[in-house]
Amino acid sequence: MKPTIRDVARMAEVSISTVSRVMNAPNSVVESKRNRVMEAVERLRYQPNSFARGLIYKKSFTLGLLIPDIENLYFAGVIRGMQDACIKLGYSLMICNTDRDKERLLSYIDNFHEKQVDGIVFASDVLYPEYHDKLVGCRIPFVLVSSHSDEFDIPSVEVDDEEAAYDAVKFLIDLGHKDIGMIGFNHDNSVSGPPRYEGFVRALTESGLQQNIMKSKYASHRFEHAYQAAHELFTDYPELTAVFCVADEFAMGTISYLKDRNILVPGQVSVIGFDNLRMSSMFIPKLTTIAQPIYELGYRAAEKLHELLTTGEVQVLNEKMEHKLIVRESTREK
Amino acid sequence: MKPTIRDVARMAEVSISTVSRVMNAPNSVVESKRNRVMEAVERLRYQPNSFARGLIYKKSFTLGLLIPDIENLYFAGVIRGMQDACIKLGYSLMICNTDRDKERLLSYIDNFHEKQVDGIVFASDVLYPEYHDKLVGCRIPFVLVSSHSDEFDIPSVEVDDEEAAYDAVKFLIDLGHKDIGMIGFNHDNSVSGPPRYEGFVRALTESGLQQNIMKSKYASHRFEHAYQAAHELFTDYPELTAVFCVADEFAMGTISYLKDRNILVPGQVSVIGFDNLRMSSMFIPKLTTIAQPIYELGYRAAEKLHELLTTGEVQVLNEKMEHKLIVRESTREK
DNA sequence: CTGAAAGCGCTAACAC
DNA sequence: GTGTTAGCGCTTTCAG
Repeated sequence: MKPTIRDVARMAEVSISTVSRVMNAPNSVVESKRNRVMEAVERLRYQPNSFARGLIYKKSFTLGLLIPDIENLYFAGVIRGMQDACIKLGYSLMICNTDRDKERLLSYIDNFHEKQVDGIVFASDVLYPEYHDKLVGCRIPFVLVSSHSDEFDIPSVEVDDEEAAYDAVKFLIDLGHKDIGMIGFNHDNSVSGPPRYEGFVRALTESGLQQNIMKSKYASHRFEHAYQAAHELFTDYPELTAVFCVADEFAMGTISYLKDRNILVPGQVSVIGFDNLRMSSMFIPKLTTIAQPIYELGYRAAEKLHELLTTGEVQVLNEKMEHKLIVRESTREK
Repeated sequence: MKPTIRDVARMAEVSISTVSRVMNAPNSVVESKRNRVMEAVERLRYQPNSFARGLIYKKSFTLGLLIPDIENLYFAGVIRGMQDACIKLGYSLMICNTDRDKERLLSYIDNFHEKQVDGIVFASDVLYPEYHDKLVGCRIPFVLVSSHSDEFDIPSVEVDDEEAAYDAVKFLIDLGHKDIGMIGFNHDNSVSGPPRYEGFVRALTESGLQQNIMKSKYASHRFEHAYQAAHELFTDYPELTAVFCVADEFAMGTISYLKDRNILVPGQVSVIGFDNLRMSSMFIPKLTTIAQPIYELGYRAAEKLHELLTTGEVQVLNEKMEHKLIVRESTREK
């Protein structure tokens, strides 16, 4: 049996309120008693029961995080950032991996509701009205990270996808490439799919390279799909000398395909990625990519949620963080 | 304000006990009342408060997972397995990433204690007496995954590291290699370091290749360290034609180093890894490796913990799961 | 089959 | 400063 406040009180020969006081406002208790209590706490290894506390405070000091795919390195970074922020702010963190499964996501929300999490960070996924309504119905405050909502006014933190994609493609163009393809996210299940495509289009158009706009194929989040998409892309457009991949994992899939076809990267084809995962500098060749401040995104999302929780609102609704081009070995001048 | 059982009772015009009954034993309530209650529950989106429940049941139906490094793909698999098992068994999961920091780990245990997790899965790390004592002091049952303890009798699930390492090295020998090196884990902060080294030694000795035993360098968990260790290894032993890496991430670091030195893999040097991460089949060249049943390890650990929690003991204390050699492209006959 | 009431461990008035 | 006590929301006897 775990010791309760009563056991501590008995051992220290004080009332339970005194024990409660030394746990919460030590200075309001005279030193002699305080010491006795603290000693009893030590000896019994007493830890206040958070159920009892939760009942009173009506807060769990726990945040929930919903991520689509824990096997994607991107989210490991978001988790680290968020976890560090949680430590700083005094929250525990509950991470749930939805595997991009609607039912699972919905049931995790129920779970969060039951466990009384104070707020939720919803990562990277499209906020379908169904999700939104459920969250609102449960009265759980939430923010979006690496995502945003056009339909609803939900606080969010992300990079400027359009601008970042533009920068990537512009870099390829400045390298002298004229035949540029793209491996993008399917637009129907991805928030960043459309803006990154827009960035691709804008860079091309601005340089009079519109003929490339159609040279894009789509994949859904994973390496294998990107490999397949690369196959389609190079079958249709063998003239390509550069490709913009909207995720580092796509860049790896593309390079892997090219390798199997004996096409050299960056010798014959330049490939640029997006995200700057930890793996990206380990890959061969090391990936040129658009770095997202992944850790910071997670950190900031937790702070923003905290802001929402404590003040009831956020200073800036939709926040953009800086991206940065990282030039490594997968791209070369044409 | 979230609705309470009282609100539901009022709306359904029954007592709170009746509401409690339809939530927990619906059949003990006549249909008419039951329907009224269920309707009220729907309309109010009532969700029982788990604090109040926890106070009564003295259980949180939550498990804790302690992992050393969430940016290591290995743990993503463990998490997935464990999370699926948790869903099946009716637990929520609380994941904490220690970043291999002692203080942090200890404070997470306090956190788990306070949050009243029912049990903990401790992943991959060495169970220092300090950790053991704290866990025991908190009276939180726990099991080890991808780890074991020689000092204490703690339930564990892992692969047979010695045997698996032996298989890896034997494979290299059977390929005709006579000059074989190793990049291992530092023995002082790794559980699987020693047994994998033992496997290396046994395979070598058995084939009369003892002269290789000294040809080993150590790294601590990450790519960059393995890159450095590979540098040391090949500086000291340039004659090597094969290297056994005790982690896929080490194999990647080694290959990356070799690539920078313009040494071909597998053309001039064969490299075998260990783990079979998702990335390993994406790497160039695709990694030959010893596959661990990562997902199953996580799944099984949760089941084992559940067994410990419900029956007070486990059928088999230290459980070994099957590993498997996966031959891909990073190895070749000598 | 159903309601009243006790109590889980804790905090926060409220007296002293 | 410190103790007493009334709940927080729920489950579970115990009567009826």
